[in-house]
Amino acid sequence: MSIEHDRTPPTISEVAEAAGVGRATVARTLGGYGSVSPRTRDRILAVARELGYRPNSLARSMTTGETRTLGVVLADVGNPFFVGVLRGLGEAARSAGYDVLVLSTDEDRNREAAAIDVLVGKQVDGIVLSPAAGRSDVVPHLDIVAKRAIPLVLLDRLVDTVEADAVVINNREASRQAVAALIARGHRRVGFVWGPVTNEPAADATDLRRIIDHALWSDGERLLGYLDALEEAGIPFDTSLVTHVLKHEPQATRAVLGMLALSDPPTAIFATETDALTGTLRAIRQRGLRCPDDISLIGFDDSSWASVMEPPISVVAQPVHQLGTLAAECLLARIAGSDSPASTHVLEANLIERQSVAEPSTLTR
Amino acid sequence: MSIEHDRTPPTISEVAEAAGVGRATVARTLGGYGSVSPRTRDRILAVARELGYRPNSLARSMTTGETRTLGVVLADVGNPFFVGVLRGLGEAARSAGYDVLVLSTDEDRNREAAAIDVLVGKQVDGIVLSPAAGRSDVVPHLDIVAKRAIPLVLLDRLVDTVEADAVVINNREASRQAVAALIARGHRRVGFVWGPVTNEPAADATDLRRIIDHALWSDGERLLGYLDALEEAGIPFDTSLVTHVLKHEPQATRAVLGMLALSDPPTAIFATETDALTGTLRAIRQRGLRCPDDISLIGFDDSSWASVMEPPISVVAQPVHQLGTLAAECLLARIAGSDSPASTHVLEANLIERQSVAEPSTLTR
DNA sequence: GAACATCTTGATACCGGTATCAATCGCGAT
DNA sequence: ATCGCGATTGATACCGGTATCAAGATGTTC
Repeated sequence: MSIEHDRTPPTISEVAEAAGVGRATVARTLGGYGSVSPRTRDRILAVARELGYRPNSLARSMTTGETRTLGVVLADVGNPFFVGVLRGLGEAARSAGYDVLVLSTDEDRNREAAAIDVLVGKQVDGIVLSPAAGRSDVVPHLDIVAKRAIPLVLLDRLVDTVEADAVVINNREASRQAVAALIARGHRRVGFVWGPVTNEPAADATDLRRIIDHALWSDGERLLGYLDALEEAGIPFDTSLVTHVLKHEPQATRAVLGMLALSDPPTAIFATETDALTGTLRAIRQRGLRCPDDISLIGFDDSSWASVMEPPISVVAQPVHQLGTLAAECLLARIAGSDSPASTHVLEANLIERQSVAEPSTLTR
Repeated sequence: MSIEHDRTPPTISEVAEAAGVGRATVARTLGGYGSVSPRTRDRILAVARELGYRPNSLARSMTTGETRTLGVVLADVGNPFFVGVLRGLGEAARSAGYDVLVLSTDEDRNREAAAIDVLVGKQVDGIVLSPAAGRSDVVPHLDIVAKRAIPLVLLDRLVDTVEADAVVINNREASRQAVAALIARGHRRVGFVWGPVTNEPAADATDLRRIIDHALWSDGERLLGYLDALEEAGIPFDTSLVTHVLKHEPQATRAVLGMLALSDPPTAIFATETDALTGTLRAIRQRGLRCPDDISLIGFDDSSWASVMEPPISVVAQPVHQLGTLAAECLLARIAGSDSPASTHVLEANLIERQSVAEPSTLTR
């Protein structure tokens, strides 16, 4: 007996006919609503199984108006941070009976707009978005989301012009703590890898404000936290210790190499992202420096490899899983009809101190 | 003017009415098919824009029967390998005008079955699957896919009982090469971290066959490659040098710790997955061993951090991106109607030699 | 000016479900 | 036997698009 290739899958009507009952009865049985006598129910079930009936969720969504699907637009699926968030989000969604439709923008606005378009077209019940937009940017492609009152949760990044629930990390405080930890060990020249991206670095501290306004919220906050720590310690801000280039690993290496070539180089570096950390490590290695003897280091986002490095690297660990579940719960609550005013949930990150931080060596000063 | 919350989005009918034309004319204009006079076309476009019309892809798919969506079922979204594949796959799909719907099973058969169910229900045009099944297992939840003749491409893992296109790595050869490289340096005791998972390790080499049959194809192949290399060199197989436990990092550490405690411990280790590598590194570190002086190491899957480790770690690099694009192309060809017999595409992996391999130290022998 | 080809248009069936509602059935009470 | 009531059932409209096809408008040719 060869496999039966049946290009036209059985529908409710066919099941109904085969079972000798009306369509509505089959729908009630298979859909599990209304009431059906046990006898016919069993017969229908048997016929349905035999025919290999599967519900067509498109058709169902068509009439019910709900797809039981959450749209998730991530800035970068390649980033372990977002992958971690996605896991948490997926778990929470699944246990609530929702599917998740994930799209990645790679930080590209056009792709973000396209992604929103797809999700709206597919009639998702709600959207989680980590926007590729500066904190004070306007995001026109979200107008349609607002207009249709599609529940929306901002993830990891705030945008002033968008009124929606949000789930973020207290980046400023996390950053401040990390830098303060470095300063507490005696460092006064702390490099900061990944400031807000810009073509022309800030001339001075006040000029930073302008840059921060147009940068990703998270980047801006981390830089502000850095400034907070400097200010607390009375250390003047030095533009040349902050990178403002494109965020790819090689650029981090280049930037750190530049810092290390300064006449008054940093004795410690705070790398605020995974790529920044590996890029920084590469630069340190290229210069033949030893961590933490020659230079101290703190990274962002914990990972298995960071803890098995030699030395194990101190990092700011974000509660990625919780961020994801919280975003899902938040969105599901909206979908369920909650109409409380938009609120922002702030989670705290956690500095994990390992062995990549030491006192600055007197030699390199 | 406050934002208009319009819970009932404009439909083609509404646009038609507002523009004073028939529905079909609007459909033709917006759908970009058939012919419409320029004048009415412009009017309709203007009205549609003003009303904020967006096509409902569900409704469209309903009649056309195609969703322009590819379903992807991954064994583990947390694994960088699959993330890399996904990127390639997504790019290829997008450039062909397809969306991608990703689900992760975390190697759980039930979740895999559920995932397939979701994709079939959502009427995806084709499915890419990295099955959580042993090479000789039967996978009943794929019956429906076969029956409906939904194009299917197996990713990274073959299953004997499933007749479908497949895109995989030549794991056996990649593994053989890596182990041979170790042997060429003089190692005769090579630890293998992540053999096929089983409760009771193989008693002898022939018993392995049974285990391999029920394990993931890729795991089995890698083990076979290991055996190939041993045989080439005339080195007898030693069960105690192969781990067969659950694949979580802590288990790798435990297993390697066990190997190192052997009276005749390995002088080199081949870690066939990212988690296996970090777990192994942790064990090495715990024992206070130095790599490559005390023990040599080769990992699987390249990553930025592996190359900035001290020492930089040699790895077998898989062409992840290409694997993804190839899977997509393969699937899209089927969707386009290709009816050539199912074929398996085999890609070669590439051993990247860095500095984690050296001659075995005479001390540890 | 008539005949004919072509372009444009709208009415309508359909996709596969769900929801509503009225009709029918079964059964106990009067 | 009649009635009432809840349980069961089926007919049908509907969701928002697409596809088909016939009708009407326009234009071309002789």
